[in-house]
Amino acid sequence: MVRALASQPVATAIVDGEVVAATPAGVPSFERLQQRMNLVAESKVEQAEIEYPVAYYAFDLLYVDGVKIERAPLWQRKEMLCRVLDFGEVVRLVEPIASAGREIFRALVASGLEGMVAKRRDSPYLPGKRSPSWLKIKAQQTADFVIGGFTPGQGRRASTFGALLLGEYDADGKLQYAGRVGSGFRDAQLEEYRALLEARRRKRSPFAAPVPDTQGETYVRPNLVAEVEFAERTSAGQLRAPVFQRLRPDKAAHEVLQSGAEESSPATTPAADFSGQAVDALLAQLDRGGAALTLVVDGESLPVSNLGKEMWPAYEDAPPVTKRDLLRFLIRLSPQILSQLRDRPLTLTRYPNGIAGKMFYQKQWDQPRPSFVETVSIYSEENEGASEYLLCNNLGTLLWLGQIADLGFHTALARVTPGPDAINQSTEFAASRAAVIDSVLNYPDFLLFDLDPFVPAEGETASVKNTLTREGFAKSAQVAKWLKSTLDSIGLRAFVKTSGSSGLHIFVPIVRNLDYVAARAAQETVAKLVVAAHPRDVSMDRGTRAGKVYIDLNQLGRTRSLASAWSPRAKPGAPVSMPLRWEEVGEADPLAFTIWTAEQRLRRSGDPWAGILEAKQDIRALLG
DNA sequence: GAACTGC
DNA sequence: GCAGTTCAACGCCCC
DNA sequence: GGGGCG
Ligand SMILES: [Mn+2]
Ligand SMILES: [Mn+2]
Repeated sequence: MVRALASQPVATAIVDGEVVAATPAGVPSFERLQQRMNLVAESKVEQAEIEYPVAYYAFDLLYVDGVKIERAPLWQRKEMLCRVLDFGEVVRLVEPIASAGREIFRALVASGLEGMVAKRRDSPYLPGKRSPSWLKIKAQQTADFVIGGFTPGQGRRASTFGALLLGEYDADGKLQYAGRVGSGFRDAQLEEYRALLEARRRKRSPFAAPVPDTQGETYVRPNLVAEVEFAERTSAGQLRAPVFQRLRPDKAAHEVLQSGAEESSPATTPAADFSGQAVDALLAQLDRGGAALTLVVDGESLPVSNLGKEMWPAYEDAPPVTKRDLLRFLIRLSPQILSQLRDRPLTLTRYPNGIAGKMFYQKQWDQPRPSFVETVSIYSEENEGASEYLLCNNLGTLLWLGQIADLGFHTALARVTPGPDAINQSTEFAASRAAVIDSVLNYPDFLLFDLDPFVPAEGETASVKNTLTREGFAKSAQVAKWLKSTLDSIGLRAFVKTSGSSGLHIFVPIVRNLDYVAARAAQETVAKLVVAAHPRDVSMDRGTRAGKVYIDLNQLGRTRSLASAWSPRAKPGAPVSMPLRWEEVGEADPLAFTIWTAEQRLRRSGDPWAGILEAKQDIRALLG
């Protein structure tokens, strides 16, 4: 190899590349390379050269004959690299592949390769730096393993366990050690599994050979099966980057045989978004320290930065919410949030410097974006043409929104997709204003009653404001109940959530056969009944609202948007717009629903808004 | 927060 | 290279 | 009708 490089037709050049050793099957292996690099004696190297043929794969050129070119765009550096070096058996060129990234990735995973590096065509060379322009995309694997024991935990986990010792049965029916897994467990799981392990505890190791690199381990009867995700198996029988997914009570231990690993899909599937496994794996990634890191979400890379930045300052008893805290919240609540955002054009409320800093709204996104972020092309009056609007249809996008400091998720009340309740409208939005008017985007899924109590004066202390908020909320709750009984009396089912401060949002899911104008007229009819019954407490007119609750019908419009259920709000204390059961209206404290408490609330009370889109009602029939 | 624009 | 700019779209109020 | 505010 040294000979091949020395005979190049160039005086001086700095080339970046990798020495690669092919296995007999032709699949490059990082491990074989390391073996080869550990050989130092010259004779051994020569012998190895024959046994393990190696090649130098050049992929970048930084310097050639006195000229630094590291700032030139990648495609130019590649072009020069081609011209500068002679390529042959030993020195090879890493050929760029300009398109079809997903197809290539699938093919490479299928052939057992580790992953690939995606680079922007126009990116400069950044030595040793993580860059959003260069993304390492890994193939993830999952497999089932028999649990043969556990290691003691440290610190907070001293009372449970550190890692599970994993094994697989070989052809002789012997349990062979296959590595360990210590991350991906929720606190509750640690306790639960420790109890399961305790019940199976035994003196003798179930493994055929001693377990390497452990001390103080406890062995168990090998009849529990765990599903584990990992990046790679090393030949020493370890797993690289293993993350626990779940127990497999449905699988018998004797079914766990060696070399049964299955590839997971790199694509974003709804199943992956909504599985607890994806959630646990991501939380484990985020728990690695540092102000910046690259998350792997469903096989795609997402760089995140400024993880320690306070997006919400400390408020009353609650600690500040950092960007890392926000991302954790988004991961944990992702099934709820995503179900509310799906297929609805977004309005971002962005606070790059936290809620105290300058904010801006953003709807159109004509900039570069991660490949998993979906957009839809919609005609915009302002632009006199189509622009790209963002959709949040997967976990990666949700976390990306967190990264770009979108602290409140506002959506349209109409979706971009048709359905059994909207079969005649088009899904063509780009051509003209008229096209949008004729499309599903002009047909909302809900009537929306936005109840805004009159809350006097700004500039008070936090505790005075909280009192005023609670008083305002009590009035909203009263009006909400009156509104509900009115809706009940005409046979309409409604859903209610807190707005995130003192107001309430009441949604009535409807069949999409009324456009925004007709829907607004329908809810005006209902609202007038409530105002007529309680004129001293309710108003539909901003001017005469002092001391009353204002029913704001303006929020239902084609170009309007509203904070979604389960969305955080960019207000002090990091409140969350929380779905309520009707029995809770009047009792609930809206300030108690925050980024810190939302998950516990979900686990305890469930999601009162789950299935809201399956509760649609045909009010056109009702209106006659 | 990130891309683009203009000096 | 670095500073500055941009990032919705309403109703409402006031001039 | 336009500018500023939220
Ligand atoms: Mn409101
Ligand atoms: Mn309002």
